[in-house]
Amino acid sequence: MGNKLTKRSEDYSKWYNDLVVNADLAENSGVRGCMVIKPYGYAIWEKMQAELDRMFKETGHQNAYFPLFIPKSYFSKEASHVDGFAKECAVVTHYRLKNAEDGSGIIVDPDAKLEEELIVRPTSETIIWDTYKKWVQSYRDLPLLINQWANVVRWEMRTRLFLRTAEFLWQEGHTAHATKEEAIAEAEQMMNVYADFAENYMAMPVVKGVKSENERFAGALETYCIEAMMQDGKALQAGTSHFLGQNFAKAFDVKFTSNEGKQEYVWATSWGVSTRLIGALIMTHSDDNGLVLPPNLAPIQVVIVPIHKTKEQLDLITEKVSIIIKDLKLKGISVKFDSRTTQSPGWKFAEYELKGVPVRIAIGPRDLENGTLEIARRDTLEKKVIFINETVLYVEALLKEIQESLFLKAKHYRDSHITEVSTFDEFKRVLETKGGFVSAHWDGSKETEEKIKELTKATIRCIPLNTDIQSGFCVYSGKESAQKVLFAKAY
RNA sequence: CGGGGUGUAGCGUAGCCCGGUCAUCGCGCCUGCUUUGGGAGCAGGAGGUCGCAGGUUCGAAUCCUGCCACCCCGACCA
Repeated sequence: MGNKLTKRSEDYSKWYNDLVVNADLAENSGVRGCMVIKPYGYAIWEKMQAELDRMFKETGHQNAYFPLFIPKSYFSKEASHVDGFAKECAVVTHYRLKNAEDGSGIIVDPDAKLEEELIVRPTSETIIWDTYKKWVQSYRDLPLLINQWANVVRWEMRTRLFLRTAEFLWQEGHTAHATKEEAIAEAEQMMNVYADFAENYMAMPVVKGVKSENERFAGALETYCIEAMMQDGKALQAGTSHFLGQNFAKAFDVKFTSNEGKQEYVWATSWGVSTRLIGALIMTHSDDNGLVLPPNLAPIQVVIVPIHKTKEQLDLITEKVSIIIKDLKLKGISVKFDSRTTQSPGWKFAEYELKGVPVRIAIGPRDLENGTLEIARRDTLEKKVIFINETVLYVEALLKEIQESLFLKAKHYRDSHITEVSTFDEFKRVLETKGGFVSAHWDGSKETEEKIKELTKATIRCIPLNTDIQSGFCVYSGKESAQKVLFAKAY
């Protein structure tokens, strides 16, 4: 058949694109660097949104919405921020079209030029801080803990489906605090929320850490991040949480009166994850047979495929199965009964494997006689025949086991791709032959970081937190180093 | 934005060098019969502005120019 997948390890992105297209997740829309997220792909995003949103609310945040368009003048108020984004902004210059006088079609009406151009948000710090200025007067108004679900546009020179698209969906949290300590605690908390989500829902192990100054968000004093390792040995930044200090408060003049009656600038954080996580999910677990989705995020957790020759058989199966479906749903398990007669059972088996449905149940005449059914798990492709009355308990346990097993498999892969090196030759060799994270001492200087990047294309993914900190000597310069950091080639 | 490549039916493709019954093949789609426990078989059928716009020519998928999009490499990338 034409759509059997083949993994091409040298050309991972080709494999990935095939997979996404075949798996009904996305297709090229004909617009530069944009994506169409197909219903099944969007369903995964909705599951992600639901869990993240719950976690944000449990940590005291509220949702709000701010404008898509940002006046150019707002954007330029924070110097390093504008430096970081200026090169990738879409700009609105006009507000009207008209018919060309020579009848050649629709043109931009030159009379409708905007006095001040509008930037299509690449991120919303500026417009949000301009708003916060009006909302904050007293320490009693703080903290301000707000999240927004939105789309943003970054006109990247080079795009890549899901990982770096011109427009993408994300959430961005923007908080304001009375003290530095509270803001730092918030930024750290959100990094932990992201790590929790990545590991417990996406079954994707991540390294928590901070970015080097070079890799830091434009306008941040500290960038906390979670870094994941894809199956091809490349690192992927899965989420970031920034401690912004008072940079934006000063740029937008957001001051409050403290309980001592003094005027002070607020302390800020921002944090975000995007549809890039869908890409991360695919690239972490998928195999040659298609997607593999962790049960906690799978839009369909269980699919039931009837096997029958006659209408009578199907009716019998449907009757048996309806009880199972009801019981599974009572347990909060999402289940699809695919009783279409337009496709053969074999076709359905292959289809749901491609879609990554964690558990498949097949039930046919043979099972009706024996009071059994067949259960197959997507991650290992193992099949087992069980008695019908065991189904609900078995499936419930199996979903948990698959979730856990996917995480452990990914973690084993990730851990086996963290290599400690002490010489630069070793550093280069590991990157070339094995890939993955390279853990090495770094002298902390921008010059060394840039030189290593130039020589190896590897960047500092993060300075890991919560590790045994041991001093040593920089793998490149030989100078003293406070601790090892993680290098990798990244998406 | 630089270098390389690609664009032909819903998808994947042949043809392009050397212009002329060349619009090819597979999957998918539709109809009928037989099938249905791992992507069914046979027979018949529908579907194409050959990326777009110009140009050369008696004649262009094919040659030339410009543009657009996508892929890879680089620069860039909170």
